[in-house]
Amino acid sequence: MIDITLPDNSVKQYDEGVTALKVAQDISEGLARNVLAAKVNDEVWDATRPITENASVQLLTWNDIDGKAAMWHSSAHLMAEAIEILYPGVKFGIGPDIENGFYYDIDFMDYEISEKDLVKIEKKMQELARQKQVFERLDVSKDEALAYFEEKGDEYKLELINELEDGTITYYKSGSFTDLCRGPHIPSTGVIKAIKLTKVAGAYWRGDENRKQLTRIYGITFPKKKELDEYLVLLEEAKKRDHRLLGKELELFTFSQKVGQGLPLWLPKGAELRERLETYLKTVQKKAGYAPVISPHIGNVNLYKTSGHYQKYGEESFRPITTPVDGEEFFLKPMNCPHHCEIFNAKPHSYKELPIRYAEFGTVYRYEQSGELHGLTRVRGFTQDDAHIFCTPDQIKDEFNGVIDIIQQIFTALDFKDVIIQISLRDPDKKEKYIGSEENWQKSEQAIMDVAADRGLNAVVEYGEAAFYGPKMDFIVKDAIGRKWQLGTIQVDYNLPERFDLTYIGADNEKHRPVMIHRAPFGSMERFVAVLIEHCGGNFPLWLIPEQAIILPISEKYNEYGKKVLALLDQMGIRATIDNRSEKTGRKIRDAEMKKIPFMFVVGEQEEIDNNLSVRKHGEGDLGKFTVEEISNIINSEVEKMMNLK
RNA sequence: GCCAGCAUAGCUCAGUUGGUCAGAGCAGCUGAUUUGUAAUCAGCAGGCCGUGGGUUCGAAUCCCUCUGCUGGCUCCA
Repeated sequence: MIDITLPDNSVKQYDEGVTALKVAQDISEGLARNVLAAKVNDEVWDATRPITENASVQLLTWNDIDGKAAMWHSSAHLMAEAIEILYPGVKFGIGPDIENGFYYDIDFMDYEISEKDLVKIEKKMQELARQKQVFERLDVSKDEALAYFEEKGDEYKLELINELEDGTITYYKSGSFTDLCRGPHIPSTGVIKAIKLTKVAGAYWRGDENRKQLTRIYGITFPKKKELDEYLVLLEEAKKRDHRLLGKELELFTFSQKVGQGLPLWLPKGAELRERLETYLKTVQKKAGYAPVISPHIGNVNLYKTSGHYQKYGEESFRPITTPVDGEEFFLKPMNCPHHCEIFNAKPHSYKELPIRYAEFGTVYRYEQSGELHGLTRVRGFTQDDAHIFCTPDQIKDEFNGVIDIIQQIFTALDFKDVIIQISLRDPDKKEKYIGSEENWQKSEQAIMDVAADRGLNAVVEYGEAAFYGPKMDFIVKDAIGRKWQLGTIQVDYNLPERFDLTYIGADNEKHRPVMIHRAPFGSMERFVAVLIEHCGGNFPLWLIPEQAIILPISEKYNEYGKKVLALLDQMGIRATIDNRSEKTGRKIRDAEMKKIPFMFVVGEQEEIDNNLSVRKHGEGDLGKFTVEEISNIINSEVEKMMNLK
């Protein structure tokens, strides 16, 4: 007999070889039906794997991440089985579960696969799932495994097996499909009720560009049809918020084949919105002691040789710009830091001046592979809300605090409530990889950790993720529908001060090396605006939105009064337009609602006589009558409150 | 860059096996209407069917090139 301890600390006695599934059955049949896997002594196991010693057992269902993982991994096997039946002779790479579903990389040999084939595969999967195939776990020796896949002619599996140690190799068998797999799996395919194969894509074998490209099929499965439907609704919602669609609809930005891919063109409304963001940040930064600087869009090749970027990026960047004079070579600037270093070098500095903070909305150009480009989130020309802080090692902590103040203020003003922070430090085992002195690294890493602790930040520490030149802190926001986006960043740099020989004179009258901090609260204006659009679904905060209000005259008779109101609103600093088309009020309201304009001012005979407006709020409806001054003050105070500038 | 797919009017899309197939809705323009909280009516105008080439008596439709767009290419049996 062995003891099985359940999460509530109750202990039950069973014969040796009992399975988690049996334990579940003893609790209730309903639970047993829903068990996908089990955590046995903190290791995820098949619910059907015999337990041979005293153990703690936690039953995993669809509500557990590990339960979902087992389900999706099993779904990958199910898909492979279906594909092997439909396309005999194909070879399999790997088929793991992922954050949202699963995929399998497959070498389809001579078969041509496109999305049209997915339906066929889905049907076959459904058919196999209904057979309630049981997943069987088998221990095999390395030789056996090699022989099996040798015969099958699957060189991908052979490669994987060769990297494994004998004695640790297991097969999983379900229906006609046997796969090299460490598991765990669900008890049977019967729990897979809803299947959706989502896309076909190419993926290099083991992510290596130099190796063969396999066909990757993505899919997701659910234990209930209803859950699949909900998932599809969420995808639809994400589609509606796509910044590329909304950017077009709201006339914010566009792209042109003639101008070139990855080079966004900002339309008037988008440019105004962006300008408002920039002005806001400039105001905040000015208060925080930043000095504006401006640098050109190109730099001599020697600048980048000094900075080290030439050696690193020279080959995979835009080609150099040459001049009529021999030997002159320029590069489009891929970052602003080298320019800012030279600004620092323009004159000697005393320790009394530090920290020095140079800020610039600097437009940079980077050659991204064409397939990497995506709307405004991945472009070839973009503007960073960049700044570089030059300070002493002892000032790092204060400077981090100052930057975090700015970032939090911005996120609040833009209604990003859910922020995760990632702190990237050195890999403690490979300290030789990093440039800069041990003392300085310790100081900066400690400073960052202290800041996070002092402020009670929701931070995750990643060792080994630091850049070779310094540790960093990244800000990741969750948007309105739960997607994560990396935005702002703060990075310590021990490299460029060295390369540019940056110095300041200390109290001891000796030269010292300053520390450089790169920081960008938005990241880039392009990416930030994209994330903002998707976050608010185009319903921008009142202080940012291009059109705050629209005047809707009941008929052409009241256009004159409307224009008068427009002039008054303008004086009050409200961004408004007028819809003086010969349309019915219902039509004008509908159009304004669709354009997501926050305030609609209906004016007709009554309003003209009383010298006021009927106010309608977007998504809410009629608010009643207000004078121009009253409503302007309401809007302006709302704006002021949101911007939180003191 | 690579794999898969896509490219028809400003936008969203129809166009069956190559032969009155160049269309619709919205937007735009003109006119009528003078409108009270989510679509008034009528008319007009809009496109070398992404580019270049090929097959054919004949190509938006079939083949190739290029350009651009979409999804994917770090989730490790």
